[in-house]
Amino acid sequence: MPILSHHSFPRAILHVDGDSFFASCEVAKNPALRGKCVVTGKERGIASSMSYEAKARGVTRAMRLSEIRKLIPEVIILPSDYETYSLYSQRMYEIVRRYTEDIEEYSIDECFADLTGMRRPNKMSYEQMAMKVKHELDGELGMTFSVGLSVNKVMAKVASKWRKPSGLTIIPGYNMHLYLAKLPVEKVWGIGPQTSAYIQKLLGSARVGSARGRAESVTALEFATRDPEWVKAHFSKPFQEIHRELNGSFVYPLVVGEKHDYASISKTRTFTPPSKDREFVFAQLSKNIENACIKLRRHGLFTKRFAFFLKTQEFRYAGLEIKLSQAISVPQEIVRNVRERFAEVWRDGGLYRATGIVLMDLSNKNASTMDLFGDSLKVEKVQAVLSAVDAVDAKFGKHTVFLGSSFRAIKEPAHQDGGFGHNDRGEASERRKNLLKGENARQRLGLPFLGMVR
DNA sequence: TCTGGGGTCCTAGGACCC
DNA sequence: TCTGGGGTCCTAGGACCC
Repeated sequence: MPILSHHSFPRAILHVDGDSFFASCEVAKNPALRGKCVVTGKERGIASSMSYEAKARGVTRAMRLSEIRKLIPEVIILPSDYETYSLYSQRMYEIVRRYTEDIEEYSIDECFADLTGMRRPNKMSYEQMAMKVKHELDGELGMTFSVGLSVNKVMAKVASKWRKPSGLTIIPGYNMHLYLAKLPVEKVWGIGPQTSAYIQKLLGSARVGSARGRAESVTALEFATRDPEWVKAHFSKPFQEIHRELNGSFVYPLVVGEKHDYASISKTRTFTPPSKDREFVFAQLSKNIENACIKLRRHGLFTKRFAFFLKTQEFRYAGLEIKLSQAISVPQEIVRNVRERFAEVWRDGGLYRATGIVLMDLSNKNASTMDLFGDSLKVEKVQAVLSAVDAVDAKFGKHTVFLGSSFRAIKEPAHQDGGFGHNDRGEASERRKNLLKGENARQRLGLPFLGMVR
């Protein structure tokens, strides 16, 4: 008989989570900051991430920077630097990859790894792998990580969150109940405020008047130990799946490999101060469309349906959806469509704070393949120009060349934000390196792409 | 949580068809 | 004209995540 793995880890799933990741990257980048109260999010006016020193003195996520300055006069507040965070993120993945190829790059500061079957090749136990990963991450990146090891993704998340910062928590199958018994159900990954309130109503009410009192939160174990049929009767599919993972099943596979198959791509930007100026607001939207199309092209995708919206100062949304007969990736086409329908959304006298575009029905099929009437030549020409624009932007920075319709958003930025967002971490390092000098180049030669838009 | 940006998945319900 | 049942496709909106 072959020796079966002892059933404490039918699967061995690791979750790695950077502690206060953005602030920690800033400290790693500039060691003079170590031990100080560091907060990122300057461009937003609220805290995105804060060092544990700042946390200890009462700084919380989304706290206003003005409030933080009152609390800690010597605080160091920095704008987000996603390029740097991205580089640290890549280094994090690479270290974890030393132990398995089965890595899910879940977000800029988190990843999952499936260590199942790697004890022999790595010549060590799962516990040892978890310890070594953590040791190497902490030592080589100059910041701490919280690491969890368990039997599936939901439980690995429970483990990594168990002790922070710099925790290492291992939850074998036979110990799961000990942790879940101490965990409020709303702390479980995937159970948000709505669902936890609902669970509270279903399970918490049963013991109103009990010795434990009504303020007591339902635990993850109380939810986990309910009958699957009961869960099925009360909850939708995602929660039935979570329930199974809380019982030790492996339900959620790791999503390995680079992401190219987006269901949608969106770009939205808030500008301050808010504006009543129709041209300016339209230019903001045009710029978002350009940015969305840059991403679209980078992944070789085309869109057949998109929605644009304006957000008022009262946080109300007005927008509409446009469907095309052909899939496209050219920003001018989208801008033209949006321009035609913009009046339906715009209200004179309204005060707007943001615009946004969402590209949907993405595919890698080009419109020109469908074009029977000679327009394909034009399409090809436009695409050649866009490729050249992408090349120039790669060399000198984003928006070195831009649409005339975006002019006022780019040349009179009401509010300069911190560059590209969370999800652009997959950029080639070449492009990233060029970004810094690109900022200057844009000032020097920023050319509106006037000829391209009527 | 007085509110930034980018995503995913699921469900209910309507339209339409046989 | 009314009634029955079943299927697919699409969309809006909810809920959740980092």
